[in-house]
Amino acid sequence: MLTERQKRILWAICEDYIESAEPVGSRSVSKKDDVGFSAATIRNEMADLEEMGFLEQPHTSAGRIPSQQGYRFYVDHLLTPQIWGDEEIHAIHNLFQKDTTHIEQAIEHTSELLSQLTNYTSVVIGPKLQDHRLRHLQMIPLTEHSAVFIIVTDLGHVNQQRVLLPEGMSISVMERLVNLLNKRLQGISLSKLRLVVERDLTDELTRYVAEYGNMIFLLDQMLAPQQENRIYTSGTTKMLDQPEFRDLHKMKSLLDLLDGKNQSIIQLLNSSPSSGVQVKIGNETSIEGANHISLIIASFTLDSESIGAIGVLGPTRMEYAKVIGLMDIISKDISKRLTEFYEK
Amino acid sequence: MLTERQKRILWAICEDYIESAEPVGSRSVSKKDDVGFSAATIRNEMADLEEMGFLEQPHTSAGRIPSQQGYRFYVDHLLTPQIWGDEEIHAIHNLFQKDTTHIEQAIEHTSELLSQLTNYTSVVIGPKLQDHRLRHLQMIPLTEHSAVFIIVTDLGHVNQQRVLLPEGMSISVMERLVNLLNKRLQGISLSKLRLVVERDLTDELTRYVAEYGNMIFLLDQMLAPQQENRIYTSGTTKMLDQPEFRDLHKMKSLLDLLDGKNQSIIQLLNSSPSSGVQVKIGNETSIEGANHISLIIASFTLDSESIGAIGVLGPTRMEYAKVIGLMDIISKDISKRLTEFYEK
DNA sequence: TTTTAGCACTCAACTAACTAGAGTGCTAAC
DNA sequence: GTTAGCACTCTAGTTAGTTGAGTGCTAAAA
Repeated sequence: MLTERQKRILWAICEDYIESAEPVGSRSVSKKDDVGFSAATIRNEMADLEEMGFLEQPHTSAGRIPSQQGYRFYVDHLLTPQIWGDEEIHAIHNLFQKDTTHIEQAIEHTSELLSQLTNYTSVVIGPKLQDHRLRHLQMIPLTEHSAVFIIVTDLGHVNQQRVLLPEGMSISVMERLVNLLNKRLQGISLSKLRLVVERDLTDELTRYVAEYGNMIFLLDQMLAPQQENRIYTSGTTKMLDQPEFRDLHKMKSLLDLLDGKNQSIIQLLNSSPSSGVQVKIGNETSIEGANHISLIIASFTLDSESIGAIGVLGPTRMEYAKVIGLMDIISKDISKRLTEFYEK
Repeated sequence: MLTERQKRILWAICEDYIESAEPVGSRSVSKKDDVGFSAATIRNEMADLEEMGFLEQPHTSAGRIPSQQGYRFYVDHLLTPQIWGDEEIHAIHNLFQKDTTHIEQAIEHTSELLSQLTNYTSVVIGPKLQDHRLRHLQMIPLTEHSAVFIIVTDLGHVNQQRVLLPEGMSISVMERLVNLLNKRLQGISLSKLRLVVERDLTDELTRYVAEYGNMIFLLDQMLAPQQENRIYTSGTTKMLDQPEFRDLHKMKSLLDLLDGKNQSIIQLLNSSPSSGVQVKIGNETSIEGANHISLIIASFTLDSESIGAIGVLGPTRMEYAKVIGLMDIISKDISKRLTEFYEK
């Protein structure tokens, strides 16, 4: 266990390094108001802290920087989340404006605001379509051979699907099919639609529609796996301002990470606990080669069920106190607004 | 006008520089098979070409590199577009697979393929929703106070709009309203919907709906300006491989350009002529600070009307011959497939 | 026993001087 | 008109030297 003095020193080093990005020497620690000891004393303590794994030395004659373990301790026990002012809270309240008609829009704004206020890269993942429940099905013929098939969910999301019509199936038969599905599939989550049809409705359907093959052909198209939930990124270039990403190679792997194809960030966001702010430091993110990256995540909820997450990506040397404070406010506020939005 | 020999020299310098990214000296030009003159002769010609503005010298004792004007001449008169092999053409044909249900999907794949085959960053802009024509309107109540309003267009695109229902307006009235709009607005382009309602339907509508204020409130929400057409970017990180973007500052402004908020690329894509491949070099892009960037664009069409564009972004020193050849094939192929797709 | 002052030592980062080499422009010969 | 030869220019890379921030250790002070 660390002594009070060691904690204070570790805290001072973290704060200093986070601000300056330069290894912190014993002298500058001892000059801090809160730490009333000489540089020599600090040096001894620093040597101990290094031995315990909380600090690192880039090279012999440099100052110390916090190790991953050091940041962990700082985040868990030493920092006090920043309290944000009225102005920022006001901006957050405005995310859901009166005329917000798509949640996607609000989510995108959230991402932008998050990046703007923190000066880091933000990542936001929206409600998972698969978990929505079916509200309404509709088929709208387009040409002789194609139609648009629309799925409206309980949360007001609309999913479109273009389908090819099987040869020789009359419009009226298809309409009957859709009507039946509409009656029987109400309230089923989208991910289970296909399953329920297969399990419970096959008999009934074959009674309506003679050509079984054609019907399956149509159903498969209509209820095809919906697109994955989109990820919103903002402020990608902010990373370039961080001295640790001056290196082109690191920069490139970071950009690749954000390029969308990579699923690891999405997985991390999806795995965030439904309440509170979670901090993943360095390889805790379990992203390969992400030793210099930290990710701070928080969920937002609807009826206390987690339906999405916001995240801020920065160097391990990021301003945890500031970001954690902000994420706490934002995630709670979004949850509140979402509930209002859907209750209206 | 340039002599044949000068053209051959300019050509050689362009090809060499595009491949090596190093200023080209007189010796390496004279060693090329096609150019049978000594280094000294080449030097004289190079001095002339520089005076005419086709070449530049980074510093006194370096070789020459093509100027913007030089590239322009190279693109317009010297290069021969690369003929692509069966393998690539096959990949292009596969962009529209049998199970393609969203055009967006095909567009995204196009963008990815373009970037993969060229090793540059690709930008693709899809059909402008505003130009689609109305096919079908539908209103689906969600809660007591809100509904989802769906617009289906002639190209099978579905647009959703969440609307707040005005207090005290009965569902049946609203249904009548929607029915009327459905009859009267068929075939009108989305951008003109609101206008047409105001101009031609106000009288008729007031006869149906007593509360004029509430109706306007509803209409404004339903026919609100649709979202801008999305831009698809692929291979952003490919730019990092180009030596001219080693510089962090240039890199940052480039990434900001691609970040989506910036409209200049969209404008350029929208302004591309409906047939043929167009090359914008350096400040011809009229993007501020884009002296080292070139953009190659081509439209794709539906019924010989331009409905979108593909673009490849690279350094001015990009492989024009390769990219131009590819874009020509792809844009034509997409147009063909799109027509097939919508005729089905 | 704990803390501090002093001092020798280390090492990255910067600077200046030097070198190598690629390429030029000019001149004179072919 | 073309080419060989040569002096000149300028960048990039290397080496050696200097500076300064910071450390670890020791011995004295509290």
